[in-house]
Amino acid sequence: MDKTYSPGEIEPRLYQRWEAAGYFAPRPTAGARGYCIVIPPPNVTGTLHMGHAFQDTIMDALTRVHRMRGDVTLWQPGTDHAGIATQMVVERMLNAEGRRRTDLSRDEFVRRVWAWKEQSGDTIGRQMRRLGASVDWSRERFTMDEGLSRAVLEAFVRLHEQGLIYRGQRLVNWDPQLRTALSDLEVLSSEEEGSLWHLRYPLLDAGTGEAGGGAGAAGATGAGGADGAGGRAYVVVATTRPETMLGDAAVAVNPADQRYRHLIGARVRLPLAEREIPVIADDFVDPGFGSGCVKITPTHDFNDYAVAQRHGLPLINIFTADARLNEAAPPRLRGLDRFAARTRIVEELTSAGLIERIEPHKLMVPRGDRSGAVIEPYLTDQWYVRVATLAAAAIEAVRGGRVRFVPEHWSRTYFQWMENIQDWCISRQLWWGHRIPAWYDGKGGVYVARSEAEAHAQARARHGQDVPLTQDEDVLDTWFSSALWPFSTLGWPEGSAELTRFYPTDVLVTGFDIIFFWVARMIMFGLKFMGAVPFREVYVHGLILDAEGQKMSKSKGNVIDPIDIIDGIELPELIAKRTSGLMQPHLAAAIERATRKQYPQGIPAHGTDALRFTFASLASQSRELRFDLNRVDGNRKFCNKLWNAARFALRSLEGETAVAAAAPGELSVADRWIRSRLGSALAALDEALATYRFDFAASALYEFTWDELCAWYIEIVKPVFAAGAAADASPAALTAARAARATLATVLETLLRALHPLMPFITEEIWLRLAPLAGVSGPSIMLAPWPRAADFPRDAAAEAELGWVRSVVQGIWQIRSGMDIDPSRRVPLLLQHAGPLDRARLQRYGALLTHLAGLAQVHELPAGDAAPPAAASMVGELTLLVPMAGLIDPASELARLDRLLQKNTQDLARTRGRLANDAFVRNAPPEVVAQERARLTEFERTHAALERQIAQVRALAAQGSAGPEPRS
RNA sequence: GGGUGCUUAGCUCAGCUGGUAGAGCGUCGCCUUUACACGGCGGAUGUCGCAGGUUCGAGUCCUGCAGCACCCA
Repeated sequence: MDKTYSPGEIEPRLYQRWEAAGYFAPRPTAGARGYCIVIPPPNVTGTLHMGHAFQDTIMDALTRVHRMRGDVTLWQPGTDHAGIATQMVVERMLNAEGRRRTDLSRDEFVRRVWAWKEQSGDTIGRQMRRLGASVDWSRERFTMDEGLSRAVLEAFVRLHEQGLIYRGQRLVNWDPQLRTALSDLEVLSSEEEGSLWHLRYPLLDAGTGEAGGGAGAAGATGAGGADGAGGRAYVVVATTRPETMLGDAAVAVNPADQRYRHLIGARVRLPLAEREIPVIADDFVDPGFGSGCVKITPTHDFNDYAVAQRHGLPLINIFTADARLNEAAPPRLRGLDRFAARTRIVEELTSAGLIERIEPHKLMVPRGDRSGAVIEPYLTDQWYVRVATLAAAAIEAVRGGRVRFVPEHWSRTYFQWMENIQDWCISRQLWWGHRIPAWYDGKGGVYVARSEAEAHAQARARHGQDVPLTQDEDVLDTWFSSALWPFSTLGWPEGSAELTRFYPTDVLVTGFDIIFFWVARMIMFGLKFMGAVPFREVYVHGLILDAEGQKMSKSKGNVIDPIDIIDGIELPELIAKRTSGLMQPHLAAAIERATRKQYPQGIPAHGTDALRFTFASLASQSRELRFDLNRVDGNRKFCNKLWNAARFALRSLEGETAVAAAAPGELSVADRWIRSRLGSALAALDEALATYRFDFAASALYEFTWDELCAWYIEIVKPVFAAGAAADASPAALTAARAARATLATVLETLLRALHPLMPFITEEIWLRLAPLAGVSGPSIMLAPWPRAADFPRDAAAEAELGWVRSVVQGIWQIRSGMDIDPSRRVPLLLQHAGPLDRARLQRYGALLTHLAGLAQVHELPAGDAAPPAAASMVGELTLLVPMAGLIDPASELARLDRLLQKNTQDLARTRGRLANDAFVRNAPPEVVAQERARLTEFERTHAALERQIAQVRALAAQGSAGPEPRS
């Protein structure tokens, strides 16, 4: 093995090998169970971001674990056409060429988008390969490819046949910039500063129909402007959108509002439009808002639309598709954009004296999630999915436990939305997407069919002759095809072996941001079309943020391409990447400055394994996950540690063809100990994986590898190997070395398999060399069996023995470090108060202690002899003494002992207090009380020893630095 | 307005069914010790948001409050 770990060399090479060998495809195995994850298809809008890389790491880890367990495992890959988002990307590219979408024919434009899709899809494929994703590339799908388009067609037609899809004229969320309808979910509302305009609508005299008095003649008194008994002239309505007044159909008051009771049924003259509209009463009106009197604009406000439905008010649309005033407006205002119209209308009303006042007002402004344009409620014909029954079934599936959310609390979010769900508007006025399979005969006939021929047949049946048909121009919401993804990718509607084997899939790995968009809709459609839930579990992970807790976005300039963490990137290139193609180019300078500050040297290469391990250790149940490059750096060091441990192992096993498995009786206590610890790490790992706690999985592996295998076992085994290699090695030494080699080989080989799902590359690279030496064969670690914790049962005796060794060694190191003794300098050790067990252990592990703690001679202080001046450490009853002569500064030893005494005194007080509490002794479980008593004994013993030591060292310090020579 | 989270060491975060507060990073000291200085050894740092309650015992359970974040209206 190379001395240095070079992920950039290892990783691409191994991935190519795996892919070429076909290891990613499910291997049909008799009797094996299936395991399947479908990838949340990334949008073909560009490249994968950190969130994708995180998600892919989790899915790949699960996939690799199950593949190793022997399940027939499929990770189904693919991409999403992402209607609006992708169309916008391509439109922006056209704009950069100085052209517009409408300069092209629909066919030409769609061809452009397909070309872009190929490019983006390739990039995504490259990124996923670099991340090590073990998806079955032979099954890659795209939501608009032929098979999936058939699935969309079939689903639409069936839902329509069952009356679950309908076409209707309703108020929709209209994006005037993109000129398409949107679903509720695609509208994001945020609070913005606006104004509240108080408008005066002149009242008409009941009898004459004439407007009473002159505008303003009544001496307006705010809300009271309407109730001036004698000269009542107008009502005051408060609105945040004065321009929509041209479409007003009524003025409404709350029926319980005493101020306006007498006005109900009166009529007002709508200024500018010069129409008469009624004053109506409706509970919807909040008497506390504005004047308590509101204008009702049925076609441009969702609430007003509902009011209009209740009262049978006329629907007057005043806007064109791009939100300009239409022919319903007075001729002088026609063609004005809605914002220009606002200014103009306010001006005209002001000069007519019809504006009572204008006050600043915060309001919720709805915007399209893609375009950012203010959404206009707009009356159009659209297609809808009737969701009530679908949602009820989907709620029941989660309530009944057929779909389980992890963490569980996300099911509450799911229920809350599902229980208030509205019909889903699925038509979009775009060019890129699945064309709606509906044809019109121009005479009011609509034919929903699987093909144009079928539509013609339907038309013929209706009209008794062929009639010309035109297909609906609109496309379907992207999420319609996404909702079919778990079964359309597996072969629905035709059916397939994969569909039978893998549906329902096992787990959906996704972010909480698309629970409504996607998860809920997959459950609804899965139940509808497959009669079964699409997945048994939904693992909802957190959102990856940058180190400052900011969402990563292009406009913030804080995005990192995961590949740049893997391969590294120079500063100029990073800046170029972050500042090119910005929607707001003026941000470039600030982004460059911030980038230079944060990454003055660019980003060094970390390798895929370090990045993946970082993602895993980040995956707690928190909903926000801050990504910090320092952690990747730390995990890169972990890879390096593993690499070097493997180098040591391989070197030690050199010359062996295969290490014979050691007979259990030949294993040393250390051998037994590391096997026991491995077993417990593997058990923790399995538990963590079963509960999707990848952070626990990562830390279990990290701690075992670093703190146990490397820090202790490898150190312990060094002298064993050396002794076994000596020319005059005894048979016992040879046996011990052989057992240690076997143990090291087995433990490391097993550990590699356990690490493989999180760090696929480095483990494969090492395993291919190590496995033969460990007596394991196979073409790839990918196909090796998942390690079983049960093969490494807990060995309590060995753990107790090694626990003692570790305590003694740590005690000595504490003294050494506290006294700044050079690590290479060997120190003598004197033992005091050793019990029989201590003596036996000293006998057994003397050589080991000498090696690990850097000792010279070890002697026991004869009972009754006074201890020489020394630094001390306590392990149970045993006191370890490092004689001070020439080594130790009494003052710093005194300080060290004082710290220990302080901590001990606290422990002692707490434990004593607890045991003195009669209620505790009476009520606490006996084992807890016993544990507390044992602790007390321990603390008291330590306390006495510490006080003795302190007294001695203090005496020593008092008489100066020259202490008596140690007797040994 | 309704809902869901979060508040623990300088920073980022773990802490399972209540039983002596942990990790990584950072920081300080010592050390090129024969797998690894991408390393080793050791140290320091916490009224676990606040206030009550339950309990022998609360970071952990309950109630209230405050602050932050997100979702839905």
